[in-house]
Amino acid sequence: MSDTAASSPARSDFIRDMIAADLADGRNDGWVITRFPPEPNGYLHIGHAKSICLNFGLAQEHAPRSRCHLRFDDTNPAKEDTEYVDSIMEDVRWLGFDWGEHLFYASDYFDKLYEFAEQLIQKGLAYVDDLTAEQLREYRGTLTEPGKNSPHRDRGIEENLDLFRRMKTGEFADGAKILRAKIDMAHPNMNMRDPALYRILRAHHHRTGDKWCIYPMYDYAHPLSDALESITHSLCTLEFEDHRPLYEWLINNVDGLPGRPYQREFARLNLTYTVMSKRKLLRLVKEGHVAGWDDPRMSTISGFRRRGYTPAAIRDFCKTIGLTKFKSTTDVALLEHAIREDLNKNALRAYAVLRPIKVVIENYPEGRVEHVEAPNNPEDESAGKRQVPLCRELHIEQDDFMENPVAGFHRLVPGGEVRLKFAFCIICKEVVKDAAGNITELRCTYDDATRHGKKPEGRPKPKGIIHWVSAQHAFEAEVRLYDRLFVNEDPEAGDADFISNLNPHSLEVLTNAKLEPSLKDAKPGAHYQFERVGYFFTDPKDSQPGTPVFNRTVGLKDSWAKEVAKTK
RNA sequence: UACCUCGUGGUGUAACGGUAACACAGGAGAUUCUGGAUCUCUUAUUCAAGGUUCGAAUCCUUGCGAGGUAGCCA
Repeated sequence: MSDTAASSPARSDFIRDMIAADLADGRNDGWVITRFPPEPNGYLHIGHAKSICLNFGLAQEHAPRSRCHLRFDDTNPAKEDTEYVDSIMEDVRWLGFDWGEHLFYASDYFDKLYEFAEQLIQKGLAYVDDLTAEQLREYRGTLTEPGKNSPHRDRGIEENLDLFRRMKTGEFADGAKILRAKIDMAHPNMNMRDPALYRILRAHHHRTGDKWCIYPMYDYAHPLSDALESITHSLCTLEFEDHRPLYEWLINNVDGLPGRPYQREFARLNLTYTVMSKRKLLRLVKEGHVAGWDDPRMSTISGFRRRGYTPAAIRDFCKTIGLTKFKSTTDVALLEHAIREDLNKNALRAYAVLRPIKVVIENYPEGRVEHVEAPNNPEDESAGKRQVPLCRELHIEQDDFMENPVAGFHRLVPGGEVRLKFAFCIICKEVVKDAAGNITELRCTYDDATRHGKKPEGRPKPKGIIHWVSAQHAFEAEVRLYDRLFVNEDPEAGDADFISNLNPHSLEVLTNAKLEPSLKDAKPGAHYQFERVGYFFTDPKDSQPGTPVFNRTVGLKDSWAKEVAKTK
């Protein structure tokens, strides 16, 4: 559960191979400079973690002649907000990465970007167009037909310059004119059909305020920002593949750039039972299907954090999934495996009975209290041991008792015996029910000779070992059982709205779980394994001193549940 | 029927002209004071057809399939 990303050996992939080849060719003076360029218009999700681990990971692998910049791609003030800037920085740091001094904003370059635009105009490579958005669409042509030139395409340089300056000074209405690159309206790649470079947009920018009323487009700002920061490898997702010729065009046609970046694309992460687009995540939040961006069911980094995932597990997962150009969907089981691996080694163990049944041990003296010793983590002796109180009345899990047991059930049954973990064995003598026939209590007896794992000669060793809490000492706490947010592997498949695939049981709140007393002091943000149940995280927002709230991170692997499911 | 990209077990990846492998998931067993963990074993793979080659997942050709692209979003 280390909080920093150690530079552990990364698997080779086509990006790393390419960088190795560049280095071997003596490119960039042996430097590797990458960037993570989020737009501050939403919270980061697990797919971004893949990109973060890649870009920052590459910098770590190539130290000391390397670095990774955090650059906010804030060229569309209409959608962006400082709330998102803050959350993004928090998430990147939490994942264990550090951009050091290299925090940038595309808006830092607005002045330079503007000068470059004038330069392109001077070279006859850009022009101001008066076409409306609708006309522009008509002139662009279609995927199979070429576009046609705008009537304004051949304006003189001086006229273009004058118009562009007047766009900047606010002389024209929003949308009245745009600056376009002059490339080729018949180009088979739509991105090369005189793409827009600048639009007029009167919106308050989170950093530049009202200084500008024209804003550069992503396609224009991104390559030039990369070049201005001397980025060597600009890594993005597959949907930008078709933009690469434009990226190259700009890098090749703008003079005075300090760097020569290359763009390369990789496949974005898809996860089963998950949606990953910011737009859809925003909708889940806005429509109240979840409690917020950091709802533990969300695929956001803040959601996973609040669920109890660790940075190490997410980094590990990112390493496992690799990097290719093939569009794939990763089984969420891989992610769950990563968090179980981490938490198994590092989470403290505790006893919690989620759905209690009362057990009375008839031959245990009333009023007597003893303490049994339990290791805090059997995987890590240095975690120490604790004393767990025990008395005549206990709670055990409803699932650990069956009045009419099915074949293969190893736990408590009428007349049968189980071991109370770290204590002794009990035999169920009587099942007490209320008028409605609900079980209210189990009357049992214990055998003192079975303490400390011992079994008396000639008696079969009980196969079942169950957890328990002392009724007198336990306290009640809220426990939130989170499950997958969607019922389908691919919530976006088919014609139906993805909202219709929401899992109605993705959250179950338990209010009378009985927890062992040591949990009363659980610190917000602490990880536990509730033995035989799952991994739980003390909710950092809703826990109060003395009244912790627990979120289920992930259940334990449960081969008995699998067995039961098979027979159904 | 434009352009670009991609096709390896159920899933994610590796193999860089030389025995198709790893992890997860699935199955069987051992072990265990967590039906957890651990350990062993196991099921299952190169889109297709041609070609080059002593030898092809890899190179070539053709076909098939999947995805992306027509914002003044990123």
